[in-house]
Amino acid sequence: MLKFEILQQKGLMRTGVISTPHGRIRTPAFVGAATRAAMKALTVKQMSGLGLQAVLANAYHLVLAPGSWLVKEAGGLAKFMGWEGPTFTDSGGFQIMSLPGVRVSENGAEFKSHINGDKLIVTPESSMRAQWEIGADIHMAFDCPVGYGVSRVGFSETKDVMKRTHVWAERCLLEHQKLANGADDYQSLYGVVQGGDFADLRRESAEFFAALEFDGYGIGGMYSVDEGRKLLGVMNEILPNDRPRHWLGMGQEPADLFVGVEFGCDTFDCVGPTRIARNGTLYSPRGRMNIRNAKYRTDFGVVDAECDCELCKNYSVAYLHHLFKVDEITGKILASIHNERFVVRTMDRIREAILEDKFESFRDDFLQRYYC
RNA sequence: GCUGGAAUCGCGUAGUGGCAAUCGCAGGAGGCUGUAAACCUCCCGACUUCGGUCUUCGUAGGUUCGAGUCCUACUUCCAGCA
Repeated sequence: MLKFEILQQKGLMRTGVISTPHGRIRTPAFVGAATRAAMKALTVKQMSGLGLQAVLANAYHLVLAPGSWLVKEAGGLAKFMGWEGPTFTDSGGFQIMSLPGVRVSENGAEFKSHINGDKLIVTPESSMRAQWEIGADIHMAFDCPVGYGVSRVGFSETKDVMKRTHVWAERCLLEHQKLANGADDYQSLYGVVQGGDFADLRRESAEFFAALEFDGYGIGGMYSVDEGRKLLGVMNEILPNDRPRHWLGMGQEPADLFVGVEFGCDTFDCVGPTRIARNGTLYSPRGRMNIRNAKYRTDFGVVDAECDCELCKNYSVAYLHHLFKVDEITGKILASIHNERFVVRTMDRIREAILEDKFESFRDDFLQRYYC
């Protein structure tokens, strides 16, 4: 079971330490997205070298391959992937709900595997069992987000879906406790708050979850920093202050991190930094740069003079540009290292700023320069 | 020298009488937020008030209402024979 210690708090914003059986996470923290038990293009040594404290895998993906039973046989997620540190698993609810043709009933979700078309059914109970086999330190309840990739749905439909998430959350908690009984009780469970973009529903969902004995909370179904500004505070005012909160899937934009922290989120995960890195976009203090642009062909400076990553300490912009133009895999690796380091270092600085009570000025300086 | 064949946007190609003309590569730009993403989208002859306008398929002629496509000559290249 995890422990959460708050070192300093101002309003909703806080800095602290989550202690898990596999290690500690100084918060706020960015968690690496290792969906299939691997961060794309990065080795575990590179991941820890750039300062990542924890990783998040996805139960849906691991059930499909190699099978949660196999991860269990391998000794659990951390051992399987050689990661010495805290681990999370996402339930797969988000992925399953966004598959074409998914049928959701009271019992669970019926859908076809995106890999081989096999007909599959996932229920709250089966997701809990899979996550226990995978054996991460922190599990997510099997939830039912709405509106992924499409416009939001109306109030009543959003409310129905939220209610379903609530029913499933109670079943997840029961199953989790059943699995914990008699087992080595080191695995924690987060409930996942829903409610679309309706403040009333977000409040209702937070109140529902606040009343249940989850070890922490995931904030689900949020798709932009603007929604974060509008809704994070609504939920986090209600959720128990002494438990950690994870903003699911957000952190591609530096603004996400500042908004999330300001409104009380402790951990974040996002595929964005590595994905855009592989696709040629690099973070810099002055905003994003597309390394493939012709203007970088003869730029012998570095991507980010303030960065201490392997890319910025050893290679020029022109060299990285070249690697991308000729499609060398090394370019994607170096870009991934840099972007992850950029996000991790930004979080490090946010933590420091909170401790030194100068978050606002650091935020304003950073965002002003980044988004000029 | 002879006999065939070929010349199309940077490169490689599609097109054998009916709208500047296919596709790939190269090139230019943009996107990506709980990863079906080392992926996707757009542009890529010139000009444009974005509706169009103009000039194009080795060069020069010709046939035709109409030619990248047919005919003639020339130029260059390729293959084979001398």
